[in-house]
Amino acid sequence: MSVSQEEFKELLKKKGLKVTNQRLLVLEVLAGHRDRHMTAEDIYELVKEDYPEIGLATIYRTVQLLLEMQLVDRINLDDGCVRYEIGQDTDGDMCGKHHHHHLICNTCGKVLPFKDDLLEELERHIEEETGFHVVNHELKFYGQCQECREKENKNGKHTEV
Amino acid sequence: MSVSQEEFKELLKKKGLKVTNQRLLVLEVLAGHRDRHMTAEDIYELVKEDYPEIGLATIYRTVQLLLEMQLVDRINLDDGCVRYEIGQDTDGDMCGKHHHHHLICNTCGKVLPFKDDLLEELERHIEEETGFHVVNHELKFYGQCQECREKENKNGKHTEV
DNA sequence: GTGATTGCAAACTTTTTGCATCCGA
DNA sequence: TCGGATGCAAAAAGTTTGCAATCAC
Repeated sequence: MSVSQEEFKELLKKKGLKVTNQRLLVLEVLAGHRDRHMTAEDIYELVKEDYPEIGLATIYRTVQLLLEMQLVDRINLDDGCVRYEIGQDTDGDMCGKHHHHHLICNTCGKVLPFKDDLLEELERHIEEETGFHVVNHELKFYGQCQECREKENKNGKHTEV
Repeated sequence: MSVSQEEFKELLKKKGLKVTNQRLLVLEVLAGHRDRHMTAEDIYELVKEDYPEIGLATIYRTVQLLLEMQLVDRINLDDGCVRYEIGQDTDGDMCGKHHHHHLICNTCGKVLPFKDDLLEELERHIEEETGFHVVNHELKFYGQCQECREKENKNGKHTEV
């Protein structure tokens, strides 16, 4: 469940920041759509349902705040806008790392999540070899999803690449 | 050496596209700076030295073309603009895959390349498990480079995270 | 009450597009 | 010659910023 609303309020107070309706709603919307990768505009539209007077700038400012507090992750699917998703493992002592990659279909644009911890080995390897201390990573795979492959095969098109 | 200018000309002709000075120069600039990750603006400034009348739109159009021809890779360092680099392994039969990741220092912003083929195993695993056929990947590690870690240690600041 | 937060509009940045002109084949 | 390519300027799209009004504490 990552962060509860109560924990979020505590975190804000601890930082000397104010607990506002807008902030609670943005977190709530993100928590309520953890399966989706939401753009600022997406969040804006959803928060507006409960709080029509909110401004888009507030969404940007709040999301920035949530990023700094390590409560959300930021992903860029190269479709022109940055997306946010609530941390999958914000509880525990995992230092904000997310072990969850994205499979992006070149054909239909669908984004599938994929869980894997293999990268930890690679991170150790990097630290040994280069002295670079890895805190986080972002891994995207581009290709073609099963559905699109089947559709193409059905249409007689030979699978290329 | 990825693609030679002659090979590029051939590829253009094969696609029914025209060989223009602008296209040659953009490729030349990218080939001459394979150590850097260049933005469209970077390329623009450099091409202008040889060809002052070029327009920024042409850079964008050419880079798009080079991407489609799989001659350059595109990376997004989340600093507001997309960057391009000439393929490291465009020769051979590697289908455009690049086995070259980026280590991005959160402290100084430096970007270090890191070569590794470990991901092939993971790609096989994904295909088996999800049916998603991986064609390409982009992997970024965020953290702190050796230099910045040393600097912080020297200043007595304890390394956190 | 006071300073942080917000909403609005304007500004900014990067990238794309329309169109007349130009140029390679 | 002719259609693709270019340069320019305008448009588009996403995000940030300045500022007065508002709200949490």
